[in-house]
Amino acid sequence: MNITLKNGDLLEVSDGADCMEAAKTISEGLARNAVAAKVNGELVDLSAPLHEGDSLEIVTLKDPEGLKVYRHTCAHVLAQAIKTIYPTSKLAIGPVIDNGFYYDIDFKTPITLDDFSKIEAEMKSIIKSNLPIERFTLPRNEAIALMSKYHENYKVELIQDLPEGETISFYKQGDFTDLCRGPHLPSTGKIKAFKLVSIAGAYWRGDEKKKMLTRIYGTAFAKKEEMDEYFKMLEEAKKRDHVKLGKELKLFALLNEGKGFPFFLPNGMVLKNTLIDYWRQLHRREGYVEVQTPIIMTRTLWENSGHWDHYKDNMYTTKIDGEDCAVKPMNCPGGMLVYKLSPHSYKDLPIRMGELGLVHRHEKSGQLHGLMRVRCFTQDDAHIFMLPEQITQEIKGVVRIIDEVYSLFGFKYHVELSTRPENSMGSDEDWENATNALVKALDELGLPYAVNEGDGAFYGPKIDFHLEDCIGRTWQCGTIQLDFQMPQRFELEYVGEDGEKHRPIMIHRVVFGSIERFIGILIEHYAGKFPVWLSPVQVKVLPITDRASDYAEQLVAEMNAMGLRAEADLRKEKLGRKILDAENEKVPYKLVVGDKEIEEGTVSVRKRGDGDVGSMKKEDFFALCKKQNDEKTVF
RNA sequence: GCUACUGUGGCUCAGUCGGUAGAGCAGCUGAUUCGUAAUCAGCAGGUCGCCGGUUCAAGUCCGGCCAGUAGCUCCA
Repeated sequence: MNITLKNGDLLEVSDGADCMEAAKTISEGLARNAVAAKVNGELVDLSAPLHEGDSLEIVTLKDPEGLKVYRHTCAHVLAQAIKTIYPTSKLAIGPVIDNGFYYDIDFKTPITLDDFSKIEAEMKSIIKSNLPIERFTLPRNEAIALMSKYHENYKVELIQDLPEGETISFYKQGDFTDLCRGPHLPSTGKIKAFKLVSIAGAYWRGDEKKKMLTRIYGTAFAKKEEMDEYFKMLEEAKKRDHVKLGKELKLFALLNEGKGFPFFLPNGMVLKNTLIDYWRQLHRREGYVEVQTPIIMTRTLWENSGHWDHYKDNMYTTKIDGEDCAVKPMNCPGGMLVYKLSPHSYKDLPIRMGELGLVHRHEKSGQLHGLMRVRCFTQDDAHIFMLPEQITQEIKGVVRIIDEVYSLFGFKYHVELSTRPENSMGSDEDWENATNALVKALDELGLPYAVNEGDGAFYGPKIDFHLEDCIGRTWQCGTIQLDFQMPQRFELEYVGEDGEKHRPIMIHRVVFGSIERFIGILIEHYAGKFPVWLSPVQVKVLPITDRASDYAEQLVAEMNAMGLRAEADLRKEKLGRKILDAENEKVPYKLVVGDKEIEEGTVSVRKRGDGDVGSMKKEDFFALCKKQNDEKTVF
């Protein structure tokens, strides 16, 4: 019979042949490297049968999908090893993730990292036995019976939740059988390099109220060298960890005395203030005004906004003169009050009202993480009040700003649309209108996005912008939230062309998101080597002997007068030491000055990363540095 | 909050079988004025995260708490 290959060629195979035989017909080499196949676009086992006219693609370890199959089989090997060593343990789920796989297991007595070597040894022996992996399917009741027989109650629950009529497939290797959609490798011997990585707790079905299982993370690669490479890369990434660099570069401190409340040190404040200056400049250009609303406001306000009902667990409360108050976890209610202060005409809209608001949220202790997740942070917030017909235009405007800012830093980002959560307020109609408005703006911009069902704010759906940290975790930074609720609750109004009162539409939006988090991402992104405009110290002047101290101080004074950040290292140390220290501080420019430079009015320039780049007239260097500072170029 | 791991001078780390704490860097003092990635010498600095228990004796063993890290849940 004939089947079509991916490249369009026809391949003739015997009747009843499977994918593996087809692979062998193409080439022995391909068959050896094959891990799965795609028949008519569907990923299947190599043992899957072929039919006249099928289109076929052989999947190898070089394909991302092939690597996933490989890792999935490795997860099964892990499960088999666990069941061999701990027969009373119960299996939950074992999927493939970005850099490996995990398996959630309910152990009778919890295991620890020390048990890994034992488990890995058992896995190796399973791999060495090269057990063939066979797929079979069962009708629902027999599938349940089989898993019940093995006392796998989590599997039984999974099967019960599968839709009626779905084929229930199992994979068997040796005497181990697991419920699985597949596909899998033809045999366990194909696995060449794997490692168990870590152990963590994970709730059954991701539900905090359900039992916590033990999750074992592992990874697997086609070759040992690739795996070594991966772990080396992780080690490198750890060197850019923002908590580590924040300490080394004296940017911020995290102290026991303020759990989740970071201390900003002088260098960190330069970074923060520089970002804020840039933000103000940008928003002035974009037609924003700026306000500041109080940090503590009365309970009645928070009841009115809905936060008291929907967000109280995350709020810090206090009493002032006997009256209940709360520290703001969000800026919006304050913004609403500012809007209400005076009557508005349709001619005034849109009003773009920015606020660098310091908010406090009581996050669960286990979730705090450096500057990325704190209990007190500055949001570069803004509320835009507008006419219904301005929605798309305004959302597009915000997306443009976010893109401009992220591009300046060279960030790649991805966009998600988050829809109505369970604990939310407002009518179905409002939610639908709001969600549609966001979708329309995204579609008109042609911006690709993923949908995050049920992840919206309690008052409205949102568009989220996510940035990556150094080990690939993503953090939400920018967000645009459409809100029909606050304007209603606060009875916001404007007078329309018709002389009648109307309700404005409002969006909340942030660009950096949290300035603290954004700084965390920036530190990792640049590995502490900030561009000139962000560097806490931009230029360090290094006099060779103390005969050059006066000249060094004069240079510093001149640069500081130009709005640059310069310092002189007047210590009685040798030049090499001063260079080393300045390099460790990741200062972009070092100016070496001695008798020669004093006489000529020059500076000998060292550029971070490039070493000595020769000498130049001091005025020329000032101009260069000033230009890089003002234009926010990378160097 | 949950699971696992970690917690020794400002920083990075050593500390064996339980016997009463050690190094490098940073700091201070003195000397050195030395042209492109660590000058030399000396001094000082620690209730070993906190509390309790076992023991003749605890940094080391046990329990509780606090903080951090990885993940879960939650979220900017």
